[in-house]
Amino acid sequence: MNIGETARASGVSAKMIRHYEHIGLIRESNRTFSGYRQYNERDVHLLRFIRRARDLGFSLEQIRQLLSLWDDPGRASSDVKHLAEAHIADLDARIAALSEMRATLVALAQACHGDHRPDCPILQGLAAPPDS
Amino acid sequence: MNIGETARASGVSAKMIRHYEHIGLIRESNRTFSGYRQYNERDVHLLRFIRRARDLGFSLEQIRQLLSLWDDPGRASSDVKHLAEAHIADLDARIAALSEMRATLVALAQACHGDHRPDCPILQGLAAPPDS
DNA sequence: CTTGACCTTGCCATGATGGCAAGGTTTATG
DNA sequence: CATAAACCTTGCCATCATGGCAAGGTCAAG
Repeated sequence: MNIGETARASGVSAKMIRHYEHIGLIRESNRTFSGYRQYNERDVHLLRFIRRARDLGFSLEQIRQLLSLWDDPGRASSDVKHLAEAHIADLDARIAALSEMRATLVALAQACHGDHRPDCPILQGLAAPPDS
Repeated sequence: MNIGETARASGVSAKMIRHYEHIGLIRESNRTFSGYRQYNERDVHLLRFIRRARDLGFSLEQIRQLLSLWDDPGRASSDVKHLAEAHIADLDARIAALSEMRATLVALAQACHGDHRPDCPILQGLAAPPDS
């Protein structure tokens, strides 16, 4: 299987497959005589794993750890759970930060009448120190 | 006022002040004879504006637009409100995406007993197509 | 006059991804 | 067979906002 078909089958772009190989996230693939990368179903499976972990917001470095646990038959599930929980905490922090921005911005936008007049509490709010 | 003091007063790093000048977000400052950048209170005020807008998650390009509205005495407040509401929608989308990741991950983590056993639903969930 | 704190420019790095270019290969079609 | 289309290769540049480092100039205090 060439890289294009592998990309379509796994949902990971050909560009990214090469990149993951380059940074050592996946092994170097076999090549045809003319240098084309060759993949099989196992590779597609692995790339799908990576793809899903990315979709859940794991970084490539975290995925590197997940993969080593995936490969390790003697892993403890607590190791995986720790990684997952740390990532949940990270997501929580990011959600909280965005929610706070949102709340501030909504408050400013509500105070703004939003018509043709130049007077605008949003700009004033940005110009003055936040009260909170 | 030199750039270091300006940075402390505005909360924008000296590095970033230079960068904002470089990309044309702020005007080139006056220089002393020996080439040191000089700033005044108005500059600090402007940089604080930028800083607060960054804290609310606006991109530098969005801030560029906000600044041109800030500078324009004849602006319509609706213009500002549109920018703000577009950004709120953007924040909403990001919060929703992160929340979805979080929910999926929490479900997987709850199913994981998290002990010494190698059996782990988190890795299985990543390896298999998501049911939803 | 030396030392330390400050300033200058410029290049490199981050993280994950896309784009483009120049060139080689394979496959299908006329 | 010749050619075109679709594929592959490597490599460099760009994103976005920010930090770091290096080599060198400046200034103020001791």
